[in-house]
Order: sequence, then C-alpha cells, then structure tokens
Amino acid sequence: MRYPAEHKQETRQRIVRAASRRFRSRGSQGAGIGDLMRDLHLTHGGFYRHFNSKEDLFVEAFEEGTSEISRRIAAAIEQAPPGGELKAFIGAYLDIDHCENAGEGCPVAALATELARRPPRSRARIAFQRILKERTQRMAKIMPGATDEERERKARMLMSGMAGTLTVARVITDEGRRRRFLDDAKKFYFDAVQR
Amino acid sequence: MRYPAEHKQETRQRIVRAASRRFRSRGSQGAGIGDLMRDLHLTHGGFYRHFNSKEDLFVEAFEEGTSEISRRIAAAIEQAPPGGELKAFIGAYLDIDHCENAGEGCPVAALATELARRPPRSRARIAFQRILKERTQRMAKIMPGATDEERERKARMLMSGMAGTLTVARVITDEGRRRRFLDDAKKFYFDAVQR
DNA sequence: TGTACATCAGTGAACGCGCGTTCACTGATGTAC
DNA sequence: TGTACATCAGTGAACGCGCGTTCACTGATGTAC
Repeated sequence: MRYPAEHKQETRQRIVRAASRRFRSRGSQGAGIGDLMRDLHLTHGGFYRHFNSKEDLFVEAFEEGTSEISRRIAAAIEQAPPGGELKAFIGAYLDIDHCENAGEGCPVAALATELARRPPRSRARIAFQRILKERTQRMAKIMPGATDEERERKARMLMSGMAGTLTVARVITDEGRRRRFLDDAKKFYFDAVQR
Repeated sequence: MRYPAEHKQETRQRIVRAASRRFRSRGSQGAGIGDLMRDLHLTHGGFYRHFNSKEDLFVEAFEEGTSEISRRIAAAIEQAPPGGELKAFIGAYLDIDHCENAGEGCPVAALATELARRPPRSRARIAFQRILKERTQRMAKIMPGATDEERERKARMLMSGMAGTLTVARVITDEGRRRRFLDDAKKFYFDAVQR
C-alpha cells in the first residue's frame, strides 16, 4: 500500500527512538530487531527498508539517545534558580529516576562499554569525539573555573565520572544503599568541581 | 584417561582465568565457550564437567577479575614512597596500560553495565555489594579524611568515578587525547579526595 | 475521465550461522578381589 | 601378583534456538496516456 509523503520518515524516526530505548536498557545484543519491530506493530522484514544493518541502527540510536538526555539536562538547568545551574545539572544526572530508567537515560552510562568494543569504523561513525566535545562545551558554561580550558576539563571529568557512578549505582540491589550512594556522589562531584 | 589428583581443579582454574580475561575484553556475549576452550587446547564439551552454565562461569570470572586487579593495585601501593600511596593508587588505576588492556583490567570498568542488566539472582550471587565493600575498606586506609565513614565514602566515589572515566577513555580513538584525558583525570580525582 | 502501469512501505516465510547445551563414547589409571 | 571392573576428565557429533538478513510478494495510491 502507498503511504502519505512523510510516512517513511516518521516510521524511521519511530524505529530509531524505540531502538535507542531498548539498546540503552538491554544493551545492543539484548535487543533484537524482531521484538523491536513488533513493539511498533510492524514486522521484522520491513526493517531493511529503513536501515542497511543493525549496526547502522545502533549508530543512529546512540546519537538519538545523547540528544534526548541533553534536552532533559538542559531543561533541568533552565529551571534552576540563578547560580544553581551546576547543582541542577549534577542533581538531574545523578537522579534516582535516571538511575532506575536506563532506557530513557544517558547512553554513555548505558552503552560506553559496548562502544569501546566496537571496531574503530563504527566508533568513528558515532563521532563520539564530537558528541563529547559538544556536551563538554555546553556544560563548561556552568562550571566554575578561571579559564575556558579549566572549565572544559572539569566538564569532561564530571561527565565521565558521573556516568561511571551511575552505572555502579545500577548494580547496587538495595534501594536505600543506592539512594545514599547517589546522594554522596552529588556532594562529591559538586565539591570536586567547586575549587 | 585418568588424571592426577589435582588435575581437575587446575583445569577449572585455567578456565576461570581465561574466561575472566575474555569476558573483560569482549563482554560476556562476545566470548563463546567454544573459543574459550579451544584456547586452552580443550573441546567445548568438557566445559560442563566443570560448570553448570556459562552464567555460573561469569559469576566466578567476575570475582577472579576483581582479585586480579586488587592484587595489582595493592602491589602498586606497596611500592609507593610513604605518603604517596593515594597517588600510586590513582596512577595505577588510570594508567594508560590499564586503559588499553581491558582484559587484564578492572571488571567493574569492563563489565558493570552487563552486570546491571543481569537478573537479580545473578547479581546477588556475584555479591557485588561484598566486593565493593571489601575494596572500599581496603582503599579507605589510604584516603585523607577525619572519620572512617568519610574515608570510605571517598573510596567509594573514587572507585566508581574512575571506573567510568576509564570506560570513557577506552572509547576515545585518538591516543594523544586519551592520554591527556587520563592525566587530567588523575589530577582531578587526587584533588577531589584531598580536601 | 477512465484505464494500465509503476512505485514502494510493509509482510512473512526461509536461510544461515553462531552458540549454549546434551550425550554417548573413550581410555588411562585406580581399586577390589 | 595378576585380572576384571569402576571411574571420570575430556571428546566431538548433534540438537535446538535465537537472531540478523534476504527475498518474492502484496496492494493502495500516484502517474502517464
């Protein structure tokens, strides 16, 4: 059947968004094309009208994930009172909901390990460098520090450190411990960046 | 053929050690039983004389990995001049060789994401809580801080933060950038813990 | 205005491969008598 | 001391399943004439 002009692009977007969530919550190996398409009320065969391979989808899904979380973090910062931007950023990232919903969360925390294991070609395509740089420069604006370079350095450290902290928090089974761990981390990183 | 008394235990140990490295460098899904056994000049069928499942192996391999890295870190700390223990610890963990050889490195940095996705039963068996606690208490000894509680908190933050930082470093393709990133991180965490 | 044909997103059966797991078998050594 | 049998780590063929990918087909709509 023939579909309206914009239809294909919309379907493609739906696939990318759904895949991004599934990859983040289950890992790329834990999320199959069949299940993914079924969730969207489509069949697996149609997938290849949109993507050449699952690997291609992974690349787009990763980037989709980074812009999702960036928007959420940016919103949290905007809502912060003047001077409270840094605290808002750290609080939004190390949030218990962010911790418990990996599927809607930061793809670095959820997928960095897998990314590191991919062949250089895929890594190059994901342009992790660019993503990291963009995020770093955006976050640098709210960092304390004398020079741009110092602020960017702090932003880099904050993002990679908090990603690891979030991942470790996700392994902790006891909820009370997990909450305390995250709260400690918020203080730790806030202080670490302050000086 | 019948084997000497200690033979079975030795084979089992060889499997655990080899698996631990393979899991850490390729992820548990990226490392198959067949390849693993072939590397040890054995056939895949024999695997099940030693383990009930790959999952069981994963549990042991994870713990094997933690004791390997703990020994290496402990050795680095011992070789440090008096007062330089903290710097030695951070330096050993964020070392470029540690970064480039995930297979011989920290299983938290290499496998935490996968661990977080496992069913609670496996997570309980790995006793991540216990592992984290042991490492924390050991490391707390060389942390600055007024109380035991403060030192342990710092140790926890340092370990999870550095694990994430190492993982992110592994995604960076450019070697110069990677080195600089790790050096920045060493300073950052040393200062963060200092106060 | 009506008819024939082209288009193409989506369908679902089928293929191929990898991989975890099972199982009947092997054969050197230990043990019972 | 010699013989028959038990043991059990390791072998390798086979099974079953999931999953990424391919492909011939569908059928509603757009387009050419």
